[in-house]
Amino acid sequence: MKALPTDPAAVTIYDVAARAGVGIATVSRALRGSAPVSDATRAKVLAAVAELGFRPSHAGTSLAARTHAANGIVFPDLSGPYYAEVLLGYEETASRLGRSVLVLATHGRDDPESSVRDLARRVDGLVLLGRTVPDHVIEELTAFGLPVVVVARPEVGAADSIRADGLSAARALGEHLAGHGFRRIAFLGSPEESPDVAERWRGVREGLGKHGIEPTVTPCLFDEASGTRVAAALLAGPERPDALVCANDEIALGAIVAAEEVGLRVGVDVAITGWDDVMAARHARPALTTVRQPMRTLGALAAEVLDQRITGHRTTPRHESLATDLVVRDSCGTHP
Amino acid sequence: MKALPTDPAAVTIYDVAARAGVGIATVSRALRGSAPVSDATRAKVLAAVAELGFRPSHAGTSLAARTHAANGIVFPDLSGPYYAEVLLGYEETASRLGRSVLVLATHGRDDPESSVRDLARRVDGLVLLGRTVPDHVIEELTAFGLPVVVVARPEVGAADSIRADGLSAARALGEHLAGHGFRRIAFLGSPEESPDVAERWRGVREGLGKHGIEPTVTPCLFDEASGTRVAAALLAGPERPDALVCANDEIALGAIVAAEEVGLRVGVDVAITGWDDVMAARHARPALTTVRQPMRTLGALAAEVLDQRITGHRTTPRHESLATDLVVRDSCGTHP
DNA sequence: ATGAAAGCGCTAACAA
DNA sequence: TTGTTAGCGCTTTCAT
Repeated sequence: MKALPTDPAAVTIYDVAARAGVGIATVSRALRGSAPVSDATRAKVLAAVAELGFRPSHAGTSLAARTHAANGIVFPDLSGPYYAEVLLGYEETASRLGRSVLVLATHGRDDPESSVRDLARRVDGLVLLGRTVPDHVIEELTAFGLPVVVVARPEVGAADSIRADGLSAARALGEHLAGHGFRRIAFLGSPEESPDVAERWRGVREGLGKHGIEPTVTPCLFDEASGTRVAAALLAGPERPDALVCANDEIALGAIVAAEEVGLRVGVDVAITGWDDVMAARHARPALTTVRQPMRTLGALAAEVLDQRITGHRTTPRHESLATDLVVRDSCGTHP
Repeated sequence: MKALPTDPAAVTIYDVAARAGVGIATVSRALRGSAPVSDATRAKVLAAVAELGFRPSHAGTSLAARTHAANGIVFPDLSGPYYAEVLLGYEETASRLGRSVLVLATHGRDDPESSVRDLARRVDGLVLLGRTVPDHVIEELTAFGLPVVVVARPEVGAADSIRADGLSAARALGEHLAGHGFRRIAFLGSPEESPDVAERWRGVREGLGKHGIEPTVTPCLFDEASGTRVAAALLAGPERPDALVCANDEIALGAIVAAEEVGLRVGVDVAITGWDDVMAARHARPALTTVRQPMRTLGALAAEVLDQRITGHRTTPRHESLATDLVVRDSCGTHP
């Protein structure tokens, strides 16, 4: 069946050229502004484009111009409020810069490396969040000239990097707890599994160290159920901690549940803190003391930094660290 | 500069063919399985592919095969936990089906229609969430043969549709409140602005109607600040409502704040309910009575339904409605 | 300023 | 079973 002439997908640059009575090269020039075109000709071309409802084929453009007009972003996982905010900032800025956004979540995927490599073939640049692929893959990608920005992950190869500075907030949190008289501090999280957590753990330890306190660390996954389980074990143990410093808000919210179950008053009998300031942190009772990260800005900045590389406006690596804020609420209320 | 032979982006099907000592068509056949190839030849080709690190150019494939191997998804907005979950389910299923995912957020965009039309040129199918573009755009898109699935939006044109059935849950909610003795019910939300809200409003009214109760409705935006503001006005008014039925959880959480500010006990002096069951609903105190939607399933189903159309496995429209669950918690606790 | 024509990397007839 | 070749729709020299 022949496509209807009104089907925009069937209108090619040849149709426009014929209609305007010019060559296809002129249509291309008039549309992209890549070379001078007389005003009269341009007007004819634009008229034809409008009449025919012409929109350039993306594949054709991409093949000829060797560009994709698209950015990728790779998440370890898409659940939770954290990543949605990053994506929001990223998409907003990327599309303002004229680039489409392809998303990929590696979580639960059989072969993340291959997926990322495939994605790399259809974008002009890539943003990688956290621990999504091994370093050598990133080095490979950048070595072949693909612009890559890593977010919330240590610098690697020639890739740009953007992170939230958790160290100072973690130190402040440690000092705050020590200043309020908490002494037996337990950190819930797995520093060896994530550089982010490692940084938080280090900062908290340093902050407490100034007051001569040595916290303990207990491995914990990044979810509520794990938080409840680990906290319950800790609170039932021999040396009951008087403060639980959790690697993120989900763990902390789970810990609150555990504390309530054994009849402890959060903020009075035991302090509990989180990290991220998700919506639930504000609405929990007692409200959760936590650390706010500029997630949307993180995403937006990633899009900007990537664009500079893609357009060639910058060739030297850029490494940014954004400030975070300690948000003190009731869950770490004064010690009895 | 000549690209290094090790740069995978520079390896074409010609290089592979030369290396394997076969024609490019044979390489294509061996890789796609589109036609029989002898085992010996296939082995040679695969060896060459591995040695050269060949990966087909997406643009080339796309242009020649007239396919994109990509799906689009258009959100009104990406903030809030709701959309992240839908996207998660969508991405997971789409990529399992071998399709990349392009995201577009129309919120705060100057020209959503044009953005969606552009997106439509680089995907094989599109999922549209809620009120992102006018009906006529969808009709146009489907008329030209582009598979479209609308989610959380009334059926339109030839597009498939997927929704969560809010009506029965809303009725149940209305009956539940009436059964617990609440009489002066205020609905917070704007039915005329969203079909979803209209459905919830209708269901609540029907549920209450069975008990001879006529609720009021007050327009309200979908965010916490608006919820607080509108609820504060309502609670300070002459005929103070004894139950606030909110169009979503954000509004409800904002309303809880307003109630606390004027010294009302939520769940005792005033019932408050939400919609969506976001994480914060569970952790709020009192915990929020709300309605849970299968958001992840919504996204996954959208990907599946879309794929059926794209692959041509189905040509007749499909309209799905997923069940929702009323989740009763303490915020609507028994009336005094 | 403009047109003709040569690719971009791939798929799919068409031959052999 | 395989190779040859003609496009797919566009950008970009190269002439004019």
